[in-house]
Amino acid sequence: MQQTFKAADAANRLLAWYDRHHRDLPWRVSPPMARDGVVADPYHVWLSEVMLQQTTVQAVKPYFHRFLSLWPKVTDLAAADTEEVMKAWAGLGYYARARNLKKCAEAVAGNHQGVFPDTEEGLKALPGIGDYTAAAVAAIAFNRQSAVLDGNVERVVSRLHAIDTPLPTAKPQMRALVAKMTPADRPGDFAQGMMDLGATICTPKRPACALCPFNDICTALKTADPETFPRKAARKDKPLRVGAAFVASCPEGAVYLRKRVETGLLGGMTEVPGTAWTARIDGETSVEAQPFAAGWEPCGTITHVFTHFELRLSVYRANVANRNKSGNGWWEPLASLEEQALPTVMKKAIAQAIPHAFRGKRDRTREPRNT
DNA sequence: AACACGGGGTG
DNA sequence: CACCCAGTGTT
Repeated sequence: MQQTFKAADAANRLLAWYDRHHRDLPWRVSPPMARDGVVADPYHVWLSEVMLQQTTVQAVKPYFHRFLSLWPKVTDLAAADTEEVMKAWAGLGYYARARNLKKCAEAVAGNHQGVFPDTEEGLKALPGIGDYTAAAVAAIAFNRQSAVLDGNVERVVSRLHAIDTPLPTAKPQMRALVAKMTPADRPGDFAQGMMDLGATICTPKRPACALCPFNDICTALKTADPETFPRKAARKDKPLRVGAAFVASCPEGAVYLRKRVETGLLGGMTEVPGTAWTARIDGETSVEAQPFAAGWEPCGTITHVFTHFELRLSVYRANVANRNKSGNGWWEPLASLEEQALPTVMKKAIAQAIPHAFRGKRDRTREPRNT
């Protein structure tokens, strides 16, 4: 495909748009300061970028503040108890990110004197930092002219150039186009501007092309339907898995919990006892899997959708007079349930058995997604 | 290159 | 409610 505009002009136009329409986010330095060469704290940038992997700004904000309040410096996070980090991450998903976050903090504290590497290459060598995050931190925190390519930017450039090659094959081509556009001056603001544009204007559905700074040079808008970009390979359908979960409570108002193995799905997180999650229920699996003998009674099912399968859990509940000591679990008071490292599916199971277990839901305010 | 890995947004 | 979104690590 051929270039129909000057990359440098496009960069200037994008920066001008960002100056007027950028969002104020807790981990950002505002454009006026950025123009004076001020850069954000690398620890803040890194923490926010890891949290923002596959996750919306709205979901990240409270977690970001909580982490900084608990661990103000990367060395604090390095010294933290991993279990406390998992608790603070609970609900954010993709829990390997939290394990790698901790490992990365330890590496920075232990091997780099508590100072983040200031190059893309140095950053990418750290746990949990891949192509995107290395480029983003290098550009935003260190003013490096790195080509930052996330899902938002992929959408913007694929439309700008009407790239017909599907993802992920087209990724190197897209990265080259972004590299060509990225300015030496304010590369971090350019990256954040491109991501903001993708998040607020060049959206997956019904993009607001009339408001876009590129609407006169966008090939997709001129020659095709922007909404059909980026092209991507057809995704496979999700299989259904089923299982059972056992929620035991006692008169003192506590629930029996245990810890999942460190690796794999929901690794290292807390759970209520249950069966394995299989394609279908075989025979008396549910009865055999009860963590201890009790008057288990069915109390409905819950459904939870993971990345690559859908889970239907039959929930059983029982009230036990004397706390069972068998197994490696523990009895957690209802009052402190919220502070546990409970993934959402486990909160659903507990809420199904004990409707009042979690009070006070998060408030939902509207805000554009992702940076 | 394909898969494993959560949770939340949109229409 | 059905569908869409999307970085890193592993294999």
